[in-house]
Amino acid sequence: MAQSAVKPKAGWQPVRGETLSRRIVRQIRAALFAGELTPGQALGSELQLAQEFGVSRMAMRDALRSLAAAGIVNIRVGKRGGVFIAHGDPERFADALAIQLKLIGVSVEEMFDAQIAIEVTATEFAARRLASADRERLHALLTELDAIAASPMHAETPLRFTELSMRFHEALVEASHNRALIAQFKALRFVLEPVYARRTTGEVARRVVASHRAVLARIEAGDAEGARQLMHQRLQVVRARQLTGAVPTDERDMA
Amino acid sequence: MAQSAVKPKAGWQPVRGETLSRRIVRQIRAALFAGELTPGQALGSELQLAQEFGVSRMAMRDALRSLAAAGIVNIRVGKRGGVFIAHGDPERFADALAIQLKLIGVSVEEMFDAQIAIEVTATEFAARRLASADRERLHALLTELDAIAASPMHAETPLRFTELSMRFHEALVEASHNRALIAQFKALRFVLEPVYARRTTGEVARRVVASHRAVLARIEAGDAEGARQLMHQRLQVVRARQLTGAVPTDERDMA
DNA sequence: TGCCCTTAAATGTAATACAATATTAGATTA
DNA sequence: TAATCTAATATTGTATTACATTTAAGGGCA
Repeated sequence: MAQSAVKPKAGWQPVRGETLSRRIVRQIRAALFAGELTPGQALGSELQLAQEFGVSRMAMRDALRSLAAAGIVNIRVGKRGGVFIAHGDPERFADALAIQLKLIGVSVEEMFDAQIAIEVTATEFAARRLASADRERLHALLTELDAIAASPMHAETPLRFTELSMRFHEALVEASHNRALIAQFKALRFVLEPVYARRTTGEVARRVVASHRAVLARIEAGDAEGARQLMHQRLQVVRARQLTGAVPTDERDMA
Repeated sequence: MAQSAVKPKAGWQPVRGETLSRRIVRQIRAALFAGELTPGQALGSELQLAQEFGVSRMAMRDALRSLAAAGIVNIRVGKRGGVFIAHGDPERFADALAIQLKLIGVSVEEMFDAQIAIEVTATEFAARRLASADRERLHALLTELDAIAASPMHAETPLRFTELSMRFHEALVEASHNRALIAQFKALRFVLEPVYARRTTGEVARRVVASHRAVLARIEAGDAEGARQLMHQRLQVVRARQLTGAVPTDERDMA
């Protein structure tokens, strides 16, 4: 056997039992969580790694496919190619959530409530930590939204408006400067946007813009608690409207 | 070539260009999101699928490794083995988040704030939807925690207490009956538990138990807003103590 | 200097063979 | 008859070899 002639170069343990690829995956995962691997770091080529682990190129490939799918490594082809520890990518995580939500069969209602959890807290943090770049970005999006809401509706207007509105929400969450919240919101957005895209009429659009503006005003005023409560109210109204088509009378037109 | 002699059985498209495995992955992902695949469904064996897609067993394996790592399929060995659409699994998703948080390098402070977002909202929902099974489970955990807090400290007591306390938090989130929140909390717990395990002394333990009891009392009373606010306060105190070792004087001993 | 061509290093794909594993069904035994 | 061992079989796991494809680096030439 070719690989038995080669001594392990790095500190990897030769594997046996279970399946080889799973053991390799576990070792590399463990090394990641132990802080022994940093994003961008090169691990070598398939063949090198296979020799270091003492397995065939096949088994190593299996392991690398799993690690790549989990977003732990990138694999590059060609000269200077090989295996590299990946950089973080919220999109990939959003993907994982979308898959699980689909397989578990989570309801739209549950998604809305999760959105409320993330976004209400993010709003509170945004009010405390708003940077000037955030403020500019949010105002720019608001201006764009205003223009769409004021102009006559075309066929593709609802889609465009929803997409822009979700970007406003996302910008707001980004203004919280909390990457854990940002990652989780991106995951939710991936699943929520198609739902929101349905019910956007001209009147709804104008109401949404007014709502966004009111929330932003309180954030800029540094009124964390007020911004939080307002966002909470607004999202519950939206949730109710999306789920039942109706709006609780005591919460109507709060913003 | 062996595979060109076989006609595609299902509606899969023969692949070409990009990489074969990636195209296969995309087709199966798309089929999942289009609702054409249901959990538990059998897709056939590696060889069958390879023939249906018109590729070698290798390429099919690459694709299946990726799909398995993404949690979309399970692969079983032996007679009656093969490829099956997986059932949802929050743990797998928690894993994905943990990996991304590690790669992105999210700070402990960000993690705490994300925990606050999820758990505060979950507490509110729990107060509205508490089932008797939830109540019993929470009380059982509380009793166990009480016993540990009252007894003298051993070397392994802090670990045990932290683990149990996190299970209380998790049970509380589960009482919200929102699977999106549950999945996200499990992801956070995976990363947070090691952090909490450090600073647990006897005095802290007794304070934590009292805090848990107070929150649970308001949940059982159906006081959603009160429970939410109390949980918010408590978590901010915990956050401050974990991050700085100190506690803001105006929030000390609130519960 | 700037472009193109060659070369080399790496993954992607294929085909084959055998090992390990798990299920099924049949034979054997109490 | 019922339980248990055993052999056959189907499927993934692993290994090996070979070639195709992709990508970057370097050298030659205008």
